[in-house]
Amino acid sequence: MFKLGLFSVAFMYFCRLKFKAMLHVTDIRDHKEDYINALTKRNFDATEMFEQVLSLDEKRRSTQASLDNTLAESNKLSKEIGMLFKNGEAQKANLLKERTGKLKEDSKNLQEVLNATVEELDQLLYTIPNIPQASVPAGKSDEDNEEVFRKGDVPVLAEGSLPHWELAKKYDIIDFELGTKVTGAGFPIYKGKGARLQRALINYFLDKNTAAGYNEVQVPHLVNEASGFGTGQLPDKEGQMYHVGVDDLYLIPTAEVPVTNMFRDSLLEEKDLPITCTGYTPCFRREAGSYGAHVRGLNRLHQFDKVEIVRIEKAEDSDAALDGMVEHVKMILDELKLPYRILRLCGGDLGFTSSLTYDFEVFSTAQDRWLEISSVSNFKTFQANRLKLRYRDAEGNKQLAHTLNGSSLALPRVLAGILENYQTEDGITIPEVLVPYCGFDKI
RNA sequence: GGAGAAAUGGCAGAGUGGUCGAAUGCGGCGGUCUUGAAAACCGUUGAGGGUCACACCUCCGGGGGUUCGAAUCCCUCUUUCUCCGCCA
Repeated sequence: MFKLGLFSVAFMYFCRLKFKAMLHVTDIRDHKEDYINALTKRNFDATEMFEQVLSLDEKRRSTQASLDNTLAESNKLSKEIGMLFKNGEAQKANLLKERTGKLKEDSKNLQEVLNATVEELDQLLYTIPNIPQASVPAGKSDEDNEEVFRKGDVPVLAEGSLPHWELAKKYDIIDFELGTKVTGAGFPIYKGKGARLQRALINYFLDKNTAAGYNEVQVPHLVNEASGFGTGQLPDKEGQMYHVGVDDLYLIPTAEVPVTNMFRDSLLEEKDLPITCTGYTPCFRREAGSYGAHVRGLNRLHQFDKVEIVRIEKAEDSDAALDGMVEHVKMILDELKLPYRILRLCGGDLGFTSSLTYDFEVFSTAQDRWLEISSVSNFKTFQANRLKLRYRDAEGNKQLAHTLNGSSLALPRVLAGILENYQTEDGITIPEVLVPYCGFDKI
């Protein structure tokens, strides 16, 4: 009951803001067959939905036309009435007034039909995910992701090597129990050199990003409802975000939300593009329903730190921009000398709003598994459409910008990777590039 | 938290019931003049929907109401500013 109410309130808000749903109707009309084919890679059959979208759009346009005509007539009459009163012909004017009554009723009815149609159309569009790009492999789950790059061999650690949560305890650098006492599970407390290493990583990442031309920003850690909708966290993933009820604000699950929403509802000039930002924020995720060994230690937390990169690009530049972001993250991981691989996500594993995503995974030697540390995506116009983020191109035409983002990087698993892969019998070695940031070279 | 004022086009700023999508200035764009530039002068310049293109419709912070007709009147919400209080 409560949940339903919240959802519908949220949905109404969504409609009121006139955010257009994600895919563009004209694009669906123009590329119907291609889109249907591409979506099969997600195991998503859009055939019927598209038919419905197009017929609803048809209905929307014809209703709008009737409404416009009714309003036009009513506007005309009002002007005539105005003139008549001015000329002192009150009687004639009153005669005309009678005719406006019916028009008023008509337009009210048409407006209702129109609203209902638009709402239905938006709601439908909202359930259709982004179109995967040509290079996205078909597939059902993460097992079908395509490994496109691997750095180095998977290291073999010496006998008696420990997983990071035991190292954390041994050297007293992360206290999970204490965090549980203060807040709850999934809110670790970093101590001493652990805290210092964490801060070093943040600074190191930000420095790398700004050196690559990204503009550093510090953004709010709470956002309003409109922002949640803008980047697509609301309403469907509402359960993933912490909600501060009294003030109706949400704790951000990623810096992407505040950073991208800075550009909501804006019309940029072509010369302003690309816009590139980087920002450090803590991230808050409820992640209900997780359990078992996979959530041990730093593997999955309710609060973690992340440095994000965001780009807003011209349509024709976004593919190259995504490649550039991948190269950038690679460079950082190379410097950290961590074993990692890059996956091109298959249709089944691709996020709802993404058209192409590369995941970076670092190898957790002690756990003998790969941990996701970065996800770099091109959303094409999918987010921009609902953000109303456009730019004026060289010909003066307004078009939707392309948005991209990626982590560079997510802290906890990088930290886990460092602890596990850099452990030695007499302590944990600090990666060389981090030593100046830490002020020590061993834990 | 208390009291007051305000919200109009990229910006500044008029407009208090009827050809107002909105004067004027600045800025932007195009042109004349100039070797070039500046100045001056002329023209042009909001967004969304709709159309082959027009027509036409919508938008003056958001929502609702009064009226034949609302930027203009009423209700409500939000935001900003000023003063007071509190505060890292």
